[in-house]
Amino acid sequence: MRSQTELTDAFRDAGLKITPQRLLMFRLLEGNASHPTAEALYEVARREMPSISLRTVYQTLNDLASMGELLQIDLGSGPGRFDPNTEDHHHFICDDCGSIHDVQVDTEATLQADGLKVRSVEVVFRGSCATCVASK
Amino acid sequence: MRSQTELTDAFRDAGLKITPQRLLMFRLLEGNASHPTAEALYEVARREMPSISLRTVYQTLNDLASMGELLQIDLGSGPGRFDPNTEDHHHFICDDCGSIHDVQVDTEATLQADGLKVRSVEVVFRGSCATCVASK
DNA sequence: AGTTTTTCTGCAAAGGTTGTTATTTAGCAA
DNA sequence: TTGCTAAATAACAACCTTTGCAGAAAAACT
Ligand SMILES: [Mn+2]
Ligand SMILES: [Mn+2]
Ligand SMILES: [Zn+2]
Ligand SMILES: [Zn+2]
Repeated sequence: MRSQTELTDAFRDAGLKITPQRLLMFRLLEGNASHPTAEALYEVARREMPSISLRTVYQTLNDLASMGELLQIDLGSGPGRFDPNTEDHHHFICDDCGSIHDVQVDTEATLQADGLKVRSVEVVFRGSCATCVASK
Repeated sequence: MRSQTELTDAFRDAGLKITPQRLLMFRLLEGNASHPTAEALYEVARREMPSISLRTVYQTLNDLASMGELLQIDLGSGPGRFDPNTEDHHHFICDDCGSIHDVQVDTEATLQADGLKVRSVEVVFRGSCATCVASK
């Protein structure tokens, strides 16, 4: 995800207006490495702007995602997670605490695809994170 | 997934009864490489047993999954898919037609996990399947 | 400032799955 | 075989997450 000022320009270029709600979302997401849910962002946003609606949070997240500023991660169950880190990376999901960690994988996908045209590769590791391994 | 007779034993061992509904599910899943949804299985099942309920289909799928006889695959959106192929394999999802294909990947996951204890690796390829590439 | 256009909120509804419960059934013992 | 009992089924309600919709409100453009 780009900086607030760049996002402001990008939104205006896309014919979208800059509102306090959107600016707040930009701020909450910038550098956010927690892979939050919409609901989690909503709760934090409400502390600063009690009138904001969950609908608006989803709206802004969807706008950002469709502009390629955010990635959406779908774990098998539960709500989707949003990721402002759009660099090429993969995820490690802790089965114990649910935390999501960024991981780099040299994804040289040695797939002898029989006619399959690969457009993207997504790798999901599951297990226990360092914290949870320690507390066992 | 094991054969009907083996599943019958396994269910009985687990204190579960063998019912016509369950036998039908066993039969519909055996060797099924289409990665069907619960709903899809329900529709086929209804043709043979019109009184079967979607709830029972889900129940049996969940039972099989928790016994390790079935895998559940979650695409980003839409209903979950079930896979009686419990061998170590990964998936290729066609973005065009939604079909799911089994693929083998030498998953030597060169992850320099900082304290992360990996329990499973899931790789999802997306793109266009051979059929869809041809019809373009 | 007034007008237009977009966005916001609040709420209803959707899709997919699971919870609940009365009724039926499988498995077993008499 | 028959009856007993625990378990499974069907039907339906409720759930969770996300999206659709209808004014009310706010932003951008004269
Ligand atoms: Mn990430
Ligand atoms: Mn498969
Ligand atoms: Zn953890
Ligand atoms: Zn295809």
